[in-house]
Parts: sequence; structure tokens; C-alpha cells
Amino acid sequence: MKYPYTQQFRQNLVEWFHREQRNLPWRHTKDPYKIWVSEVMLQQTRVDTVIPYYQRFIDKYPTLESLAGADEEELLKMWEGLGYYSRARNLQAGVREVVEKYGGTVPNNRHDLQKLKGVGPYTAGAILSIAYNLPEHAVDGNVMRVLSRVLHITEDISLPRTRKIFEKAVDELIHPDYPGDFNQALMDLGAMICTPVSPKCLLCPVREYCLGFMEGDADQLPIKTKKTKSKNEYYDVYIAVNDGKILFERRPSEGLLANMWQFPMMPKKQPSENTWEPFELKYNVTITKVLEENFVEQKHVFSHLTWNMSCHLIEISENGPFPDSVQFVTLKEMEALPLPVPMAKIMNILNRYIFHSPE
DNA sequence: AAGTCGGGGGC
DNA sequence: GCCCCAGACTT
Repeated sequence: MKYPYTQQFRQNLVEWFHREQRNLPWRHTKDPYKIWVSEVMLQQTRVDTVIPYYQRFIDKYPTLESLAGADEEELLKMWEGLGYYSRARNLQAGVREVVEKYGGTVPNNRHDLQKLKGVGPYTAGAILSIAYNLPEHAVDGNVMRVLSRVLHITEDISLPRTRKIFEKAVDELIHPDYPGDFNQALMDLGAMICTPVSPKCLLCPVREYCLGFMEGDADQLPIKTKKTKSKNEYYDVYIAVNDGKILFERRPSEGLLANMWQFPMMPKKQPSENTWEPFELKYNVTITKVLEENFVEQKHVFSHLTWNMSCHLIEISENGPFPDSVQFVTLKEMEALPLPVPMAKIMNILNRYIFHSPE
């Protein structure tokens, strides 16, 4: 049976949005480039986290051309702490494609947009509807949650194919006069009212048209089965000092935390495994003094794995030669390098140790 | 379809 | 601790 409240739902939702929408930095522009930047940053990332990054990023790269010409390490530094760093590289690659193939104008059709690096079905729809005011669906986790309740859709949203059901639903529901506002209204509703736990149905502007609310099981939706299991990884981390400089290395250009910088790390199968000699061999250094054998134990949880790091503070002799990815850097030089959060944590502890140590 | 890819906030 | 977030890409 067909959903009978299409007209009222879309109208009440958009009217509510026009009254209650959040004041967000990227809502003061229709520049497709800036909308694009915001949407990429918002992938799997909360609004409150993104806001300061977005503002710094637009200040530094105010135009598509400025981002196209940016230095990659500087770009990564701007993204530092935001996570999913391939987003930054893909965004720059996409922007460069637009400069080269489309003369600097962001495409206004789904076909060309989705061919750009880092632009998938959601981001394409968001750019099209918000920047170009076109009636295109932009289905994310938020929209699936809201519409699973409104339309009482009980398909498992953890299955990739389920997204198509919601895209079709949006195609029918979307407000033809305010497509961008409609899509953003679904987001705001999901963020403020139709929340994952304890949805505020009594405050909802469209509860009269919500099948889930009528059934009384809105808070049980959406159905999501798949659960992620994470595994433990163990490392020795060597903070290796020589003449005021610290041994540092750039991670490989692909995979986890690609191209970001770290203290040298030796993977261990067991926490008890000893990697001191393998470390000397791998990095071609000699340990001359152990300053703090157990400097700090640091744990860092990623979405799919956990790093358990045993950090050691040592002095080494500079043997070399070293590959390009390995360098001695001063604390000052280190500040300019993009560090993943687990390394920034260790860095903070090291700074406190150096500058505030009681001894 | 399942894994990979960060980090933080809320409970 | 666990869940989820304005997802995309690879295999």
C-alpha cells in the first residue's frame, strides 16, 4: 500500500525546517565547491566536529583552484584529527578533475559528479539538491533512520542494497520546490528530533504522518543487524633521540593513516614479544642509552582495530643511511607534519615529560 | 556483500 | 564498554 501523506509530510517538514533549522557555516553559501567540502567532511562525522575544520579549511582553500594547487602534506595537516584521511586526498583529486575536465565548474548532474573521486551517491545528491536546487535524493544513515520510521520500512539498513529502497522513497517524497531544504530537513530532523535513541516524537513536526509513531515502534527502527568486530594489535613504539632530534617516519602511501607521520613502530604478535634488536636492524640505528624503558602504555581504538602501544624512550646513534620515509626531526619541525591522533597523544605526553618534568 | 578506513560523543 | 555518525572505495 502506498504512503498516503506525501503532500502533508513534505510540506510540514520543510516548514519546520524554515523555522527551526540549525545555523551552520555551510548554509550561508550556495557555492558548489564549499557544499562539496562540507559534505565530504560530514561523511561519518558529526556536525559539531566538522564546524571548526570547515572554517579553517575554507579560509585556507577558499576556491576550488586553491585546493587543486595545495601541497598534499599541508592538506593532510588541515585534515589532522578529522579521520578518514583518504577523504582529503580524494577531495583534492576530485577538485583537480573538475579544474581539468570541466573548466573549474562543478558538474550539475549525477552521472558526472559520481565519477569524481570521493563523490558517491549521497554526496552527489547533496551537492545537486543543495547547491543546484535539483530534486535528487541524498540518502545517508540519518535519512534511512528517519524514513524507516516515517514509512515503517523494516529492511536491514546494514545491507548495501537496502539504500535503493530509501532512494526510491525520497524520489517520491522530495519537495519539488525545495529539494535542498527537504534533504537538509531530513538531516536536521534526524539530528534534533528523530534521534537514534530516545526519539522526541512528541516534539516531531511530522508525527501525524509517521507510520512508526502510529504503530508505536518508531524507537525500534531502523533494523540494523551487522555488527563490527575489532581486533587487537600490539606495537613497540620507539621515541628515539639523537642530538635533540627524534627519529620519525612517514607511513606508506596506501592503507591505514596513509602518508601520515609516526614514531617508529614495531608490530608484535604477543605483548611480551621483544623487538629491540629487530628495531635496531630495521632502522639501522644503535641504541646507546635507555632513558625510560616503559615510558608509557598507550591504547588507541579505531573502528575496526585497537592499537596497544608500549612506548620506549631511548637514545640512539645516527648510523644510516635512512630511506626517504625516515628522518630525524626537531620538535619544531614535527609540528608541521600531519600526525594521527595516537601519535599526537604520545607527543603530548612527551612534551609534558620534557618541559614539566620534576627532575 | 563484506572489509577497510578515524575519531569522538552519548549513554 | 558499545553504538553511531551528512559514506566511499576496494575486493
